[in-house]
Amino acid sequence: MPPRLKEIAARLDLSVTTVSRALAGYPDVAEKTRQRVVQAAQEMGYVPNVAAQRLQQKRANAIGFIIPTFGPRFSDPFFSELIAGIGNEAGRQGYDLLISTVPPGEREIEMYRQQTFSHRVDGMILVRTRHQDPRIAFLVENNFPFVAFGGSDQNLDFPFVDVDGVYGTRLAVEHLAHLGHRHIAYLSGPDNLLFSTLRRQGFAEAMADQDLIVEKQWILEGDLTESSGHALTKQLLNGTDHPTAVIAANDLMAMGVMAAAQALGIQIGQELSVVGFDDIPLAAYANPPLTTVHQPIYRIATMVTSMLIQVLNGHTLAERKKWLQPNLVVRQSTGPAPAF
Amino acid sequence: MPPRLKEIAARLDLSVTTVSRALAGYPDVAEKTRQRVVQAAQEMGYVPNVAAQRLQQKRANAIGFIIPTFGPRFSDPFFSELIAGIGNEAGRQGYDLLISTVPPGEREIEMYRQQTFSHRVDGMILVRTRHQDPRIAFLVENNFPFVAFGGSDQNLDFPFVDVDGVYGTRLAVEHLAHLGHRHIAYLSGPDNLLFSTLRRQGFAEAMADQDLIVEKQWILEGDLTESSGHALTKQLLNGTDHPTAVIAANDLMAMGVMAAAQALGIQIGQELSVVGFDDIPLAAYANPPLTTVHQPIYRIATMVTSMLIQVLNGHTLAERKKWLQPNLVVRQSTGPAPAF
DNA sequence: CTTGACATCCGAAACGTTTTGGATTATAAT
DNA sequence: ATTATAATCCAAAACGTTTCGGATGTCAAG
Repeated sequence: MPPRLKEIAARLDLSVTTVSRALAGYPDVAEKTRQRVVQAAQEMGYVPNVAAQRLQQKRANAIGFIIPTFGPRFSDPFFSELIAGIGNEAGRQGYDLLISTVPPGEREIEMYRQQTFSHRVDGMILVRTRHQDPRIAFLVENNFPFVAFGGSDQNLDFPFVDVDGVYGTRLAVEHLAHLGHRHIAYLSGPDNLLFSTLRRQGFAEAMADQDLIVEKQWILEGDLTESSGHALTKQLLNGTDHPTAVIAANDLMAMGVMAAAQALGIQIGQELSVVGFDDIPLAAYANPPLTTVHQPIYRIATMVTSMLIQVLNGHTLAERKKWLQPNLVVRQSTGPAPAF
Repeated sequence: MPPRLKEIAARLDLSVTTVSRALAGYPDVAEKTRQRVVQAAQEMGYVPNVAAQRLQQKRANAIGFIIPTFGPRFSDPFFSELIAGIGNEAGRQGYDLLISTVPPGEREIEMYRQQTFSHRVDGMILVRTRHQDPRIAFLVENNFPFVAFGGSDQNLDFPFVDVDGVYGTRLAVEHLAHLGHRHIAYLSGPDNLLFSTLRRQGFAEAMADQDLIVEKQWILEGDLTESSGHALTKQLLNGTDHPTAVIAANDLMAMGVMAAAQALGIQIGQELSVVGFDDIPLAAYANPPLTTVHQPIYRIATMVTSMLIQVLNGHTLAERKKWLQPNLVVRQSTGPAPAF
């Protein structure tokens, strides 16, 4: 229905070549004809066929983002923020964003093969990097452009942005220690995620520095969902010996912790202090508002995207590895340790 | 880097035509050669170039979803659920999902023109339909396949799924009325959204049926964010005369209501009852857990997507207009009206 | 031996764009 | 008047796939 270059050319009695070059702004077409072409294209409502462009130019002008989803649905605000950031930045720079979801595992690398080898996208964004991440190995091996949110323990060189999770968790521990807490539990994320182990390591280090003892049974592993935080907390508060504070590896689990404790009649901020990690928008509206380690997810998403686009445009990055320092946002979910 | 049909053909001493037809499963290629081709393609890691396929077949095998975002970031879990549902269903049926964001307004229709006329996508998903929605007008006019989440007040025939917002809000009012509430405030969404006015209409009707008076100054319009719910609530609780219950047009605003009231020391569920709409995953983990009208966003997203794909495959839909009945999930944010 | 019917394969065109390597014309320099 | 130079245009090839309309060979029936 919309016209093709051929139609415009016919109408103006020009060749397809000239119309194409006129629209692309080449200097070898007369200014007067260029204006005629632009005007006609405008009037006729010309929109280029991207399939043809892509075939010819061998680039898709699109970036891919494969969400590593566990279970069919993901409702983690972490991902919304990411998609918003990536989508806005990509759109601003004229790139399409192609979204897919695939659970980690067998079919995952096949999905990456599809997206990359089919020339659907020119580059990819990777998030939630894992230990010995097969996705990173694949992309580096095939020399496919990508930028990650999260570093790697592989000895591979690739661009990424990451937040210092060791330091962030240390802030949480120090905050609680200053409030007099000595019995602190830690709800970790899945062990295969790189940031999980870093944050847990930060916890261990900071506890040692504060001369606090970490109790083995107070370190539990969840899956980053509210329900997991909820379930683990019931388990945690089951025995006679309670921690007075809980640090969760992300806000969603922290919300689960608060809900579970409150269901048991425990006052958050007085009887039990809770700290999260992420500072998702809802953290400020939780009850009580959640003390948490802030990382600028939206901004990281735009950073990662614009880095990728720089790479795609053939530029070299000034900084290939960016580490951001998080900061602690103190709200009302933490308070002085209860006296015994 | 990956091989093209030409390479496979050369290796097997066949024509490109035969290789193509073999892989596509045409019956006019011998079973034995078909197997040779499939095997070679497998070994050589063949992945078709989608740009070429799209150009030739005049279809993109992709669907588009343009998020009508207000402000640069959207962190509404409503959209995450939608993206998850659309993405999973599209992926399952072999379709790509192309995501863009554009604020309602001038540039919006231009974006739709781009997506549709450029053959980037074969069909579109529309959400948050508006009064006299220009997007619907554009798509219908250009005869472009789409399915909407939300009906229309235009006299246009197009397929959609919607949730009966009048009925849903009625449930909320009746629930509060049974609890003895007589002074109920309503926080609406933007007036140009179709569901906003329907829900507000449901509120008005139900209030009348219950012989309750709606106070003009207790009907406020927000923008569906927590912060808007927060701000409006401070305004609402400012005067000497308070409502005993608030119904919000969505959960996010309801969360803002609770946070604002609690900051004033008001007990939610006792002194003030709050009802939301959506039943986002966090509603159950709010404090107190939020009473809300449940609509199955994820399932609607998959329904809408599979309807669109049916249309794209040339099938006619059994039901072009599906209305779903929501139900009320009672949690602890509502309770008996306080005595005077 | 001829004919027809199948089974199997393939050349060439087409999709819509960009790019390459001229071709043509006008202009300026000699 | 001739030649070099610049300005402007365009035909054809190419990107990788699918499809159309045969071409070729085989085999059974007549």
